[in-house]
Amino acid sequence: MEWVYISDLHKYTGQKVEIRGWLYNIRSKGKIAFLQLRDGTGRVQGVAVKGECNDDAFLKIDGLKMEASISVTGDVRKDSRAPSGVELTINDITVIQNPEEDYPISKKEHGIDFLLEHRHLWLRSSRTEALLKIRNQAVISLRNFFHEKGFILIDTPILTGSIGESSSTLFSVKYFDMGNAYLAQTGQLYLEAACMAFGRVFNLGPTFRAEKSKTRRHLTEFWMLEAEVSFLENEGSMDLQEEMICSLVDSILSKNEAELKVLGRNTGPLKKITAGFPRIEYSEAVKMLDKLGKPVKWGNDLGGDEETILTEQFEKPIFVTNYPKHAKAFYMKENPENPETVLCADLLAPEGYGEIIGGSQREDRYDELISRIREEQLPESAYRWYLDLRKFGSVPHSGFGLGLERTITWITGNKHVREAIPFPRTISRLYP
RNA sequence: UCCCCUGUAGCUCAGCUGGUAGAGCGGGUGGCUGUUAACCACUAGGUCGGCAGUUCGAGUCUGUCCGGGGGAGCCA
Repeated sequence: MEWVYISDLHKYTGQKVEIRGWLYNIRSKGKIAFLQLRDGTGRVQGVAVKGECNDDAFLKIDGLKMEASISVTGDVRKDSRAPSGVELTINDITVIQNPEEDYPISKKEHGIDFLLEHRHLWLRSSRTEALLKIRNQAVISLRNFFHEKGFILIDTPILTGSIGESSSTLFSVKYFDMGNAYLAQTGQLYLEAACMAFGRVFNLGPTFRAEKSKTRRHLTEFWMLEAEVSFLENEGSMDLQEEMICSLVDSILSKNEAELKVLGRNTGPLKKITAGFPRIEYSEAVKMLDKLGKPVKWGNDLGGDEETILTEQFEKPIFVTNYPKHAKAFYMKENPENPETVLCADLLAPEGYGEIIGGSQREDRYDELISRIREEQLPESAYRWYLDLRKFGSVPHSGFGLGLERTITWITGNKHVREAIPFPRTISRLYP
């Protein structure tokens, strides 16, 4: 008997096969029982009819608990009543392990605390499966995008000295007899070093922020895709980001139709994500917000509410550029046309999802950079190597970081970033 | 750190101006040959987050502590 995956079942209609998987629901009508099976590749209904199915097997069905692991043999059959188009007429059932306890996750709704406490089991649900399969595709798509363009993957360290964006809080760990090391909150500075060696580089890895943020947009551990390109100015960086986002959305739309359907995502807005994202200067955005009845004092950063109002004016993601210098990180290059601002761009996703990318042209002049480091009272010695990059063949360069979970949350139309990562880490959760 | 919401059965929740607890799902038993979160009948299951207070009487009001959620700040 050939063991096949559920996703391949349609190739075996009219044949007898074996399926190995888990029982996620049973509906029994006495002399006929419907077994809902999943194996990670898909879901299918097995139909066991008394008399047609092996008698011993039919008797076993009654004792099966939710999420029992079983192997089932039967005939693959086309059936218009089945959501996937095929069903399995069951001949025999082998029980691999039948739970003694009731499965904690029921078919009805659960609260988020309960679900997160059972994340190790929640992974099995169809929603989580869809979300994480989209995440998988997103990572493949992003990596392909950069590889096809000739970017070099540079994995940046996770254990670092005290370096990064000073404003955020760092997680610290004891590092032998060298005092504290910190979990990276960005790989950017290392990518800047790498782009002076390789020209165009990127990374994709975990980053850590010990911010006490409790919102639908924050995790303490999240994955970020960062890219850094030498001889690229801010405008060119936005071109690159735009192309990347369009390619990403395209790939999800074409490869994950089934998953988007499971999630109930209206794909209409996603289909409008094509090149030509509006680029709005910060000062212009402040004027727009004034007209829209949400005045912001020039110089203040834009908050979540402001971002939402701005994005609602457009169907595509928008870049908000050239923020006031003091609202942004020390490494951003001063805008030669207005020294009060820096050459940067945040990409705000539509439909109220807000910031998914933060990017900028980097300060490439030694004197300017060191004075910014001193202004911010950063530990100068930790930045010695970073300053070296401005001493030995400094060139204009730009880069950006894309929040993977935020991007997936937007594309899937989900409400919270914590479902876009297999095991979310939040301010109040380290288990499972 | 601050603001708002919340904690009642295994789960999701209801419980009005205070009068000592209820539903659906899940569990158990029985029924059903096409179910799609199946359905029908019966059934078991609770120190109402902890502590203190007001009151004849507290799930309900007050204080406090603890847990959880959302948001601000900060950021992707």
